[in-house]
Amino acid sequence: MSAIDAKPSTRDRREAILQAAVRVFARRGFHACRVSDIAEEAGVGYGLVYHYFTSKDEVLDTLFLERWNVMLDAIRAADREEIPAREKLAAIATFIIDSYRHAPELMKVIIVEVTRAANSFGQRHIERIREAYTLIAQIVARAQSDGSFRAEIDAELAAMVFYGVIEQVLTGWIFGVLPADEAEFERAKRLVPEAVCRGLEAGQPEA
Amino acid sequence: MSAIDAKPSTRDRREAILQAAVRVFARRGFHACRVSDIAEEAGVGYGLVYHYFTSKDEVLDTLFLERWNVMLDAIRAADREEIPAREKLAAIATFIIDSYRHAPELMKVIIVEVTRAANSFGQRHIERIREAYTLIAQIVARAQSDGSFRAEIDAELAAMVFYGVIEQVLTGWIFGVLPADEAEFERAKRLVPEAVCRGLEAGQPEA
Amino acid sequence: MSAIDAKPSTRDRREAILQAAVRVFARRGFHACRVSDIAEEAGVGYGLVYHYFTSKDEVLDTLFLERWNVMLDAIRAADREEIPAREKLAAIATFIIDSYRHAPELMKVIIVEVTRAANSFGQRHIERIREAYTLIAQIVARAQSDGSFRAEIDAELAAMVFYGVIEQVLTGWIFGVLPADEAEFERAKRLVPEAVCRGLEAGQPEA
Amino acid sequence: MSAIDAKPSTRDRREAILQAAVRVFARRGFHACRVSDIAEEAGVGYGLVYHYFTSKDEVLDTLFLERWNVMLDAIRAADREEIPAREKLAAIATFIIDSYRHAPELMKVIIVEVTRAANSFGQRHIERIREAYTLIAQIVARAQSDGSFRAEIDAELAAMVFYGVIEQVLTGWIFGVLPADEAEFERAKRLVPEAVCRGLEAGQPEA
DNA sequence: GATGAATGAGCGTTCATTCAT
DNA sequence: AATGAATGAACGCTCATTCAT
Repeated sequence: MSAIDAKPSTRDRREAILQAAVRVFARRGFHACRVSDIAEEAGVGYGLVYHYFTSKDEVLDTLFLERWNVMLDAIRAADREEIPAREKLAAIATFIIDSYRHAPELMKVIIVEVTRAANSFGQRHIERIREAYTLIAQIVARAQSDGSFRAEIDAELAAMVFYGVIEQVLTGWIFGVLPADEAEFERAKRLVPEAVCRGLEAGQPEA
Repeated sequence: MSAIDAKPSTRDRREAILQAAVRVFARRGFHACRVSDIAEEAGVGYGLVYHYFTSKDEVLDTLFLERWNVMLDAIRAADREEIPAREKLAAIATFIIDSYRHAPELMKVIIVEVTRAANSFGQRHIERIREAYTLIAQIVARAQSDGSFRAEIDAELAAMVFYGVIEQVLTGWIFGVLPADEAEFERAKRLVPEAVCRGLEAGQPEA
Repeated sequence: MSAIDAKPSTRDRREAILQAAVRVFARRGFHACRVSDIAEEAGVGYGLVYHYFTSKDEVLDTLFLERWNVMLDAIRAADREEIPAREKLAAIATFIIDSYRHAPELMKVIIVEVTRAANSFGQRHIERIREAYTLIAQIVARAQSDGSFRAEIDAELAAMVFYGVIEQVLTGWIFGVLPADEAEFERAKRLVPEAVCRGLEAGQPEA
Repeated sequence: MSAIDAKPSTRDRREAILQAAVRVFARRGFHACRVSDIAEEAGVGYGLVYHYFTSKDEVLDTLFLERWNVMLDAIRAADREEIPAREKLAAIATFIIDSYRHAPELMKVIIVEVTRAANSFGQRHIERIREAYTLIAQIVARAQSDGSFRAEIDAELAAMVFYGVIEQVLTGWIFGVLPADEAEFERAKRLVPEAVCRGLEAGQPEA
């Protein structure tokens, strides 16, 4: 049996459903699509969705958690590097922006349906989401301790500033409010952390 | 008939429904509450909601548009002042934060149910929302022209940075991720525009 | 507007749904019929069923409880009479058999879908059902105290004997196992309590 | 291969599924349990259930029919004995009560899910169930012919009386309405047929 | 024999909206 | 203006059954 006409394995089918869900959720939104839309996109009967997941909600939960955990790992990895806080934040921004470059639909779903959906899935995953804020705040706090960031802006507030900027820029790309191409992604990777860090770093006299 | 037991006027009833909607939307979210919840909160029969509004959607639309237009006016007013861009942005931040101080439930509804609900009402009001971005971008663009802001960061991107920070901080207050009290509001009014502007202004050498 | 073409009142509609439910439940069984079958039988939209009842279950609950309470009252009334236990039991048997004569479909539903449906509604209403057993047992117990019934057969067991016979006879009529006509009803009213009481009464030597 | 780790034979597997079905049907009811619950209880894959049975229904049918035929045989055997009708009925009562003593779960399933489930399996097996009534009625009819039972109570009705009492008492035990222990079982074996027969036998003057 | 992935019919329920009063 | 009875589209989910391996 060649690779071409190989029957899909169980793992494939589950994955196919997840990928189909990404496309459908991105296209029409979580609430506006039916379970059967996901199944149809995946080319399977809708009962199979319930074979692999307990509910429509769990499909989105799975999508979010898998990706979010990767991001949390990336933040932790950046923090472990022996580099200045500015570079750590730049690495995080780069990771997130690259995530969007490589999987824009998945990132759209995560941001639109979870992270910014504060009354539904955002509420459900609030702890996981806060973990990201906290990790970023820790980077800021340590930079404040060593004097590279000024202490005036609370580390938690600073984390929200940093994360808020990134998410808003991604949202801008997602909805066509900002131009989105490779050059813009590269510019943003450089300028966003740079601008935010200028606001947070010590040394410059306050206007 | 005294003012006390006066029959409510038409205007009163409509307003009562809107205010009730703010409370129930803030409490349970737009999708999770029924038209009858709004009516009950307002103390009227639910059929009356359809006397004043064509649909449940229109109630939220009304809430959003009324408030958003006030904000657009405030941004335009700030822009008309003969003050540096930094002060214009500070005035805008102050306006938005004060709006939250005075009407946290309404601001929660606008942010959570419209501005960040990119797949539903955010989509519907995208033009109106962009107007705010554009007005802010114009302030930045003019500051770039007169040399007070550096040109490297695109004005549209800068507007997203500024707005993204404000919205994220408000979201932090709304969901208890950031401490919310008068002192924090005052600190944010000062620090947020200051930090953002340091990132945008000319003069500091890049680290 | 004449009585003929009068619009049905709210009370009528609710009652119409209940009566329709009796017919549909009796004909096809509770589980085998859909809510829309009830509505169709009642000539209303199925949404209206949910206007008056919280669920399909509640429709059956209502049917059962209304009728069962009437029966409990009848048992209590019989017990209050200053008559021998045998006559009290005869009065109860008469009441139940007459209930079947006058509303066979309702009695079928109550027996088949509740009283004998021990794993579903019977379980749910077990307390109410036991109340009937207990009331009957009290009649027996008092007859045992005054010596008219022999004490050897436990009053609770005796109540089950009495009730079991009645329900089985009704079930026989319901499913055509026993011939069901006016004459049979009258015979049963006389013979069933008579036979049961002979078994319970004192005085006859044991074979 | 020792007896301990012997591969289960086909016959074993089928039997294991039947026994597992008895337990889960008794525990949760036929409708509330899934085919996979039976399989899990039996420790086999649920596909195997369909290897031995054509449907979930057939599992219950099998359970019922196997046991019911044993009971019909017992009734016929009792009838063949050269003993008075009262003793025949006592033998039948003893057989049924002993069946419950030895296999309470199976008897619960047969009574709750078939015999009393008049709208589903009871309907399907009505002929088989009637056979029991008929055999009992024949015993009564013959006793009426020889004068030991009075003719006033129709033999079919008398059969329903007898069977109804037994089933109700078993139901009482099954659902905890009546105390169930060895002593009670013995008392019931003696008292139930005795009480019923006193009601049916000739000789006593009517009160 | 044995497994469990795959299917889809079927149904209860919610709730926005209409409209007669 | 005001009410709430009435409607029905829409959808998530369960689970018996099939069948390829």
